[in-house]
Amino acid sequence: MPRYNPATIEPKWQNYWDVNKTFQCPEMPRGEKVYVLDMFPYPSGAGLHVGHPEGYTATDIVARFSRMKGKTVLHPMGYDAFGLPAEEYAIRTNTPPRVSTENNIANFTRQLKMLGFSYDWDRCLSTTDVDYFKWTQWIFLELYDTWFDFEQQKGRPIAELPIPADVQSAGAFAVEAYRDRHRLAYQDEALVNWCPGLGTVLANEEVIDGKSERGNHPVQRIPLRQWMLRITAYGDRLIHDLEPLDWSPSIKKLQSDWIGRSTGAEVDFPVIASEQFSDWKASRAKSAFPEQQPSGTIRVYTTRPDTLYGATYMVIAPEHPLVKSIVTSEQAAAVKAYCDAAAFKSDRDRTDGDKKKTGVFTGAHAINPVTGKAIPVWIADYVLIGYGTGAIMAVPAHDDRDFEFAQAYKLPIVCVVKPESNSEVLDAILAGQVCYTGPGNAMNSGAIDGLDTDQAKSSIIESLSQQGIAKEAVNYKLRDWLFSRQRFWGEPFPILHELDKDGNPTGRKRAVDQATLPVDLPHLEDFKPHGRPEPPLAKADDSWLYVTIDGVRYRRETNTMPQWAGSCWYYLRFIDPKNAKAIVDPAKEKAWMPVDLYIGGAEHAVLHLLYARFWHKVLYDRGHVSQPEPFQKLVNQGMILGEVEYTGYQLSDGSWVSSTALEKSDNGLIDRVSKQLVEAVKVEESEVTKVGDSFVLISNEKIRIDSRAHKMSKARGNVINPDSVVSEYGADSLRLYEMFMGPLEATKPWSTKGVNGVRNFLDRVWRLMIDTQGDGNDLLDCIQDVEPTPEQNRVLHSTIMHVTKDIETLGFNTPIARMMEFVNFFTKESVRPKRAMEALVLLLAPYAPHIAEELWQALGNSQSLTYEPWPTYDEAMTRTSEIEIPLQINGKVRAKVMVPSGATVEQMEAAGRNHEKIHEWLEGKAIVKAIVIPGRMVNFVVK
RNA sequence: GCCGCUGUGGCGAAAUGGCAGACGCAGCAGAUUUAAAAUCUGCUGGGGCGUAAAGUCCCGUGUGGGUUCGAGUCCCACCAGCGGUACCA
Repeated sequence: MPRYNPATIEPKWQNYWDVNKTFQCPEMPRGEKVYVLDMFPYPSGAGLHVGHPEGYTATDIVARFSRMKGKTVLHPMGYDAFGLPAEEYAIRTNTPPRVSTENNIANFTRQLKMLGFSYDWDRCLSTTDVDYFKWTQWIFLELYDTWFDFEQQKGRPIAELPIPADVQSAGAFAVEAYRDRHRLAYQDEALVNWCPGLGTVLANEEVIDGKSERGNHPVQRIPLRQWMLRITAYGDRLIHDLEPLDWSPSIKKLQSDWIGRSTGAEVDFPVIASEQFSDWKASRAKSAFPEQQPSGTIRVYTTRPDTLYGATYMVIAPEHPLVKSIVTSEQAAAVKAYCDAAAFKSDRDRTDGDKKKTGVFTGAHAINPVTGKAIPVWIADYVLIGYGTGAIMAVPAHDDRDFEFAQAYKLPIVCVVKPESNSEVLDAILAGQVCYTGPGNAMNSGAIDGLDTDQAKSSIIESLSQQGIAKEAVNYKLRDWLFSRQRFWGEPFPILHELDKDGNPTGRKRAVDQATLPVDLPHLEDFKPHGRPEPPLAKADDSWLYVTIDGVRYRRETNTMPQWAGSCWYYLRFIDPKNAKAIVDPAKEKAWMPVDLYIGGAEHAVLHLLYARFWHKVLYDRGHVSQPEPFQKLVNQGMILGEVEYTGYQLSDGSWVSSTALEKSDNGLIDRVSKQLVEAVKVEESEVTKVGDSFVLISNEKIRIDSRAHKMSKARGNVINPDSVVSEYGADSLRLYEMFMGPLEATKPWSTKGVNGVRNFLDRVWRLMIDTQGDGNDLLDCIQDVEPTPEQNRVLHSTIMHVTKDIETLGFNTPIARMMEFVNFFTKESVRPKRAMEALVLLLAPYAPHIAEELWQALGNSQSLTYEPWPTYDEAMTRTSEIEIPLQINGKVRAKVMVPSGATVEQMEAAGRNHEKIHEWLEGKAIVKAIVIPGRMVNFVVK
């Protein structure tokens, strides 16, 4: 009677685990610890996606496996619940964000529990918990209280910041301002990505192609006073400390490229008349290179100081502060028109279209400090205000962009680097007709002529540094992190702005006393953005907004933190989630950190991981954590695509067009020949066949059909809902299938038939042991308490061996195949030793815990198998007494022969030479050499 | 353009430089059944020779080269698909 029925088994065991707190993790590890972490989800209204359980199952397998290996396992789960979508949803449905967020969290929790993950739910947290964001605010105050000492390469308390004498003598206000300029959390007037559609500013990372990542709204650049975090100060360490981490090289490279460290020089070009140049040079020679760019000079950043002699013009960004002061009256109108147009363009518009470079002449000239020649200063939007100094020396002969611009505006091109090799276009390069960006030897370059590129760089930096004209410099593509948002649903900043008697800000700030944290969100009737860059918290009651301390009145900071804030440190809080005195108890932190395995989607490869590493380093510098890096091993799971779809293309009259005969047009795909629009039509698998490398219609093999799995999306209608998979096949089948699909890191298409296949396997496991004719979970009579036969032992031990080794290397798909082989084998055995059955159940438990617990119970055990020792194997048992080895001639298999498994090289070679078929093949030939790989094969090299 | 990843049967895939295609899906055949479902058993890369079976040979891991006794695996060049990125001086 009882067939395998996950619908009853699964809730039963989930309840058992809950009631018995089976997965409760002790405060401190006992023996070896393992911290296995998932990237916690954003609890959207749509619920869990099938992509989520992929990583979660992988970590769950590791967690369960580790428990059975006797390790203490920390395996927590929580929610990254602040952020835009919750707020958008709240506005749309007119529910307070906290209410909708809590509903979503409840639904996510239900779904996660339904999948049987072995989380310690007592440690569950949400970034929106007041008790949690209290500590997020606390960490912000640490950032606010820290400056970066570049000499020591370390964040230090602001109180230790040396104050220069001139600042000191300017008074307390100046000292305060000086400190504010050096804090890791500082306010700055910055050009920000203002998104009117969302009513907030966004970080550079949240803007994709000039549109907001969330919602795809257009983004403009406007100047606004904002909170920034000085992540660039940690740029070198963020690159350097990547090296020892157990992350994939590609993720490391991605992070390193994102930080984008480059070295070169800053060089000053004076904007003066040629006659004044020698005076300028003389005055510079007396003093060092000025810290701040002096007025009347354009400071550029270049990675190729060796090409300085080839700088034939300059370009400054349209937003550059010098634009106003250097432009000549004749050019004023043209410059204004150009800059205005650039300001209103989003980045998207600037780079869109034909990408032709545009610019305008300022009328001004600067002096090339090495040639003494006057060169024109242009304005062009291909120079970005946010990188380097916002100004460049243009070396058209050796930079593609400058070359293109110089050609467009007929500016001079002078070759100053001779390529190392004699290429065909050498003459054209020397003549300035072709751009060459590679290394070579300096030419037309005065004192550095003949030096190779590296020597030329250091030589010119050295000489110009002595003359006070240049200095070595480092730059990062990474910008400081824009940290404030004009939205309601985020952590409030624990900062107060001092007001004078008239209620106007004095410019002084005060950190909220740590003892009075958290600063909770005020209740707002209306939390909608209003299309102006003013935060909704400004609409809070005065009782929230204004604070008086020691007789001084303050107004609260009304910006909120971005969604990333909460996810920057949650892995620390899981270690000690209820601690009321500190973010985490230092002894526990030391015992549990670092995270031993961190699994999540590759979309967080740069942002989340970079931000979290940055915060962690600040906490490390300030003595709150014991190690500089939080995530020892990182694995990115691949994307799960929808089911494979076949798509054909039809003209309006219904006739088919081959998918190879199409081209793109503005209105969509068209037939290349007739130029008519085609319509994409879904074709059933049964109507398609494969010919050669491509799929075609069965009815007309000339018509090629596209075969492709697409990203799951509501619009395409190919989203798989975990709830329905669980109700149809069970959670164990879903878990098993997600692992069986292929390697964790690969992108792979969903297949409902595949789910059915693993469900079939679980049915077979069930029938291997359970009498489905009986009333209860009775074992079959063939399950007997007997010693396995040698052959059974071989299967048993080799299954244990392979499953164990593969899980240890995070190969989750192949152990399933091994267990299938085990089941296929024992299904044919008329006597099935109980010991072997028990071992299988334990091996299966990390993958399919519910059925495993049920079978474990049926095998006569009363306790959960969670802490049962992992089965062990004896490698000697996995071997047969005789093995079949291939006999090759010149690398081709010509025969096979049985040899004893321990056969020596000599025995194997003899077995090969004596083989009848080998004799036939050797007729008339001589063996030059015999290659024997013990236990593997024999190869004869013959002539 | 640049960077990264991936190319193996009808499909998902497996393979410390050593018998390519384990395992699963789909398909085919058989057993069971009044019948079907379910289940169990077997076959299943392509092509020759062979009536067939047994057997046997050739080809085959995107393409072209290379290293090696031996290459899906290592090296070079290229092609295709997917993902990321976009004037970072």
